[in-house]
Amino acid sequence: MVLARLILGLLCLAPMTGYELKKHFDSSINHFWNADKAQIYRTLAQLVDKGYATVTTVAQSNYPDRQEHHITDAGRQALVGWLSDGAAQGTERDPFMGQVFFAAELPREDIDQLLSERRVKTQAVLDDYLSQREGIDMRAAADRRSFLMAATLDHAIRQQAAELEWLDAVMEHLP
Amino acid sequence: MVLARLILGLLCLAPMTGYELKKHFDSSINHFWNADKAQIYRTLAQLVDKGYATVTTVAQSNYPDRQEHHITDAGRQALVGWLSDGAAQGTERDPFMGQVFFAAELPREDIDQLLSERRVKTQAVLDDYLSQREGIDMRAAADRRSFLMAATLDHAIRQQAAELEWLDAVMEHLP
DNA sequence: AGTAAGTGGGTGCAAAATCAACTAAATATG
DNA sequence: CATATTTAGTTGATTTTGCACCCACTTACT
Repeated sequence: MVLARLILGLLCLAPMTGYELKKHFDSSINHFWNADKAQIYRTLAQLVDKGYATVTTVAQSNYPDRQEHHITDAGRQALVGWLSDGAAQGTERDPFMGQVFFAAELPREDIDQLLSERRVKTQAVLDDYLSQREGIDMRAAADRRSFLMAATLDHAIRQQAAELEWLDAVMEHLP
Repeated sequence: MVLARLILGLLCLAPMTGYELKKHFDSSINHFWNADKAQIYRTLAQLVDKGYATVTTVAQSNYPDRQEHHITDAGRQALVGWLSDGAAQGTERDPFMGQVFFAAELPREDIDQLLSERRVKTQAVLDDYLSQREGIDMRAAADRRSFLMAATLDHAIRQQAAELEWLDAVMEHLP
């Protein structure tokens, strides 16, 4: 149900097609959520028949018709309701930590490899986030909306950086 | 399918019942994964009919019979296979970041409340992790297995600590 | 001219995860 | 004495997610 709220949030910024929503998920939302195309279209349909959004078909000259989804007042209310609702702090799930937890079953060199591979990937993710942040840095402090959006990216950056430090510590002290 | 591997990992440490597995998930695994009771029992059944585990019914005097699950060689192989497999770095999902991302829809005081409530919860989670770590600290450096298990807890601690810092920064600079 | 990539929208299916209840006996707590 | 909690496991229904396809048309690349 988080996905439904996130979509409402995006529709709150501007009316959009499922296709555009997917692009937003892949570009600006990817540091804290990801969503499958099919899931997006299905959730959109649900939002419409719950009355949280409406659809308008907009014809285009060259490209396919846009099924433009607009948030309704009920949708806006649902969004605000979710936003102020203390969200149960669901346990973060990290498959990689599962691997580390049981990695003692592996020979030493495989453990080292597991960790250093992860380090490379984490660094790559961090670099990606850092380059994303470059495009917004200046104007971020300006209005509250941009500030908060940028803040979530900063969070992701801090998390990745903390993981790098942790990886280095583990690799150094592993008996 | 991460759950299946995690269960295999635990069965690799000792034969166990579904009930005991659930307790392990709630106590020592909770900082990076959580699992529903029903899901554990169903996954156990799958493991058995894939040949990754076997069941032995052990009668007890006062309590219900134990369905003790033992890992097989095939199971151990499957576990090791997963452990050394570079696991696709699935995007971490964090509903709270979704709330922050769209929090500008809320009045200022509600945003402050959202953040400070989160701060309290994060601090509580951190304290829980810190107290968990106290029980293992000394012997952790000893063998590799304990070290790695403790390391995942350290990771969670670092993540929570980083989040606290981030929350403070956001609360301080929010326009 | 042919092939890829982009725009836009879907369907079908299976696995994974969640919620809620239900059984049943023992032991601990008030 | 009554009520919770612990031990142990199970069932059903529903949701969420992921993967793999499919359509049709347009623009860009080579």
